[in-house]
Amino acid sequence: MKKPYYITTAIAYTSKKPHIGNSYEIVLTDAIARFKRMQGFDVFFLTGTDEHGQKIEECAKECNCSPNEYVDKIANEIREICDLLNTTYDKFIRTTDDYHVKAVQNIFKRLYEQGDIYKSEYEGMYCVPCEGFYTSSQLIDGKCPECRSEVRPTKEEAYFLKLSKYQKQLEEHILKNPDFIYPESRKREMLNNFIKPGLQDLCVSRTSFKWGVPVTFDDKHIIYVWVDALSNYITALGFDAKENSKLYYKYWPADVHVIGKDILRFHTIYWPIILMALGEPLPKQIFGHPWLLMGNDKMSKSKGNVIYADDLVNLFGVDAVRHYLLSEMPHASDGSLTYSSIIERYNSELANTLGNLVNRCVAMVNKYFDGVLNAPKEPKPIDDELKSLALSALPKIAKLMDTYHISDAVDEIFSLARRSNKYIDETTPWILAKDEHKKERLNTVLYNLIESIRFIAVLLSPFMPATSENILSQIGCNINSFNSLNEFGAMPEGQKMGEPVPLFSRLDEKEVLTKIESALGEKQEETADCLEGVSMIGIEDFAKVDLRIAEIIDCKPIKRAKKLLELTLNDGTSAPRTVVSGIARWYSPENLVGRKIILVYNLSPATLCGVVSSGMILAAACGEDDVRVIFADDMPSGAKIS
RNA sequence: CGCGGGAUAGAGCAGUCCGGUAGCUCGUCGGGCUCAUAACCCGGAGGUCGGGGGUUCAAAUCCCUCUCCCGCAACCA
Repeated sequence: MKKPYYITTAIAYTSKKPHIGNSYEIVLTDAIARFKRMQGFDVFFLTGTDEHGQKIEECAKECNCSPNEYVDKIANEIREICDLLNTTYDKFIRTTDDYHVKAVQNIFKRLYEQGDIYKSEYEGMYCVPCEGFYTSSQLIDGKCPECRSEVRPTKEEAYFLKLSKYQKQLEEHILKNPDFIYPESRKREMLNNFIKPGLQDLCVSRTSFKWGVPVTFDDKHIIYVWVDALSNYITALGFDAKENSKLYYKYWPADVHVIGKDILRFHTIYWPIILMALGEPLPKQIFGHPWLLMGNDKMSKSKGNVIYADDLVNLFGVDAVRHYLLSEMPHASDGSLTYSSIIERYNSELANTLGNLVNRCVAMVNKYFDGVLNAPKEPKPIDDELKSLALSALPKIAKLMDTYHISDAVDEIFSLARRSNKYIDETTPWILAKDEHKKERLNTVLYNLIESIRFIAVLLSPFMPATSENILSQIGCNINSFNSLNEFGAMPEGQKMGEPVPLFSRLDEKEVLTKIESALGEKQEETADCLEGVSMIGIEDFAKVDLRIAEIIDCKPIKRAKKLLELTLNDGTSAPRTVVSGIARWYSPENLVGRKIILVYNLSPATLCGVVSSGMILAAACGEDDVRVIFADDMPSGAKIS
């Protein structure tokens, strides 16, 4: 019987169309899933969409549609992208699916009944500036432990998950299972930043909005999106806290959850604790993969540097995109996407190294042997290096895949292609072809090459499945299992080659870049049109803001804060006022003291890095990385702006 | 001193655990070849392995120290 292997991606949030960085995850997971299948595992590959939450409720409102309509639309887009990228998920779960909703409700109910979730109210324990809730034991002198301001009784009730109860158990599990959090550096982040300082019970219900899974026994409340979302990994298999399906017993615990490094915390703390509370086994591994950046920046709409998978596929084709994502991403640090590097990789690896290799070899077999190869009867020592490299490729790749060194794994395949190109020069088939007595040797050389190409095709199939098939059809062979790579020579004799069709035609960098730029221009026009919809306010709203001139009389950096400066202001009243401002990157204290600025006089106080800030000063964002304070040096302190 | 990662050729990276000729891909320059997609193959140039100190016969690698970058946390009022 095949060994089960359960692998998941994070489910994609349906607030907006996912960009290429988001799509990287499913391609990565798909490559691993396909690889494991070929290794003989019984793989179950899960992906899907996370469709609840306040943000989605708001997005839907903006679009003038119901949350249901909205998530249907986005979930469809996401699924289309997954399909476009040729990913082989076995199930696509949506958190709005009936069975999931029901199962989440049952999970919540069970945890409540057994006391791991409890209902609480925060009377006298809510700190407005910190927006935090505290238990009475956490208060210092009856005041907020963070900012020492008065805490206020709050009537809002909510349900809490007892994280604290499982803290020790979780810490032990992480220490005992060194592979649980991968890569290693992430483990330290989690332990040092969250677990060791102590876990506070997690609020797992909301009443402030409606778009979520209702608590069955208390319908004012909906279940916190992360409890809802994380549960997908088991509900998809048919877990429902009462009677679990066969699928669940077969595949759970998951072998690996592949997720972005940004949500590691939810997967390594909340999720294990939920499972512990349910008495279910924990996933074997959480793999926090790095991010794909646009050049050096995070992709974001506001920066206008968002790239979508479908656009790239239109430009370069599915397998080129898959290849780029899988080979360009470093193992542990963030990757950087640029059009130039895509084109460079496309030309040098796909067109030149691989495409040309297949093309020239198939062409030679057609030319010299009418497309038909016989058994290789005249081996020479010079062949050995090629053969042994081919034979060692899969074991090396398997080892690299186990630790998610995907780009190194892919590179092994291209090494074999490079070695094959070299072999052609070493054996000079075109010279052999001129001598009728060397026909047998020529046949052997070409057989070795085609066999080597078959190795390449089989090895490529988890990463570039369509290309793999294309190559196999060109060499007229359908033997494509990993087992067939145990020996060099599985390629049958006497089979006819297909037509040599270039796998990837070389791209002209300038041409492609011009094409991209013109497409980009169109897009920017579109977004410019949309910007007209900035919401307007009336004069009465503006009048609520009290702006005044104030002089900076003292200024100092705040320890443990990189971005913040603590300003002491003379606002025209006798009492000095403290304001915290995030301008440390652009201004140093000595350049600010004595200058006058515009102060938002009536902003409610907030605590930043332990300092209470009463108001804010005005500054302009002049560019990507350029913030300038608005100075008003010749105005008297206290003057009101209207 | 919050936690962690990093600095190696023009670019992107490996090597660091376990000291012993500094390696790969791309680019660049020169040569070769003609089966092939201006491709392929070979060779050259290009490195004070971030700075300083130490241990050692020997340091990219071990120890100390400084500088700079990047994550996470905190946080941009």
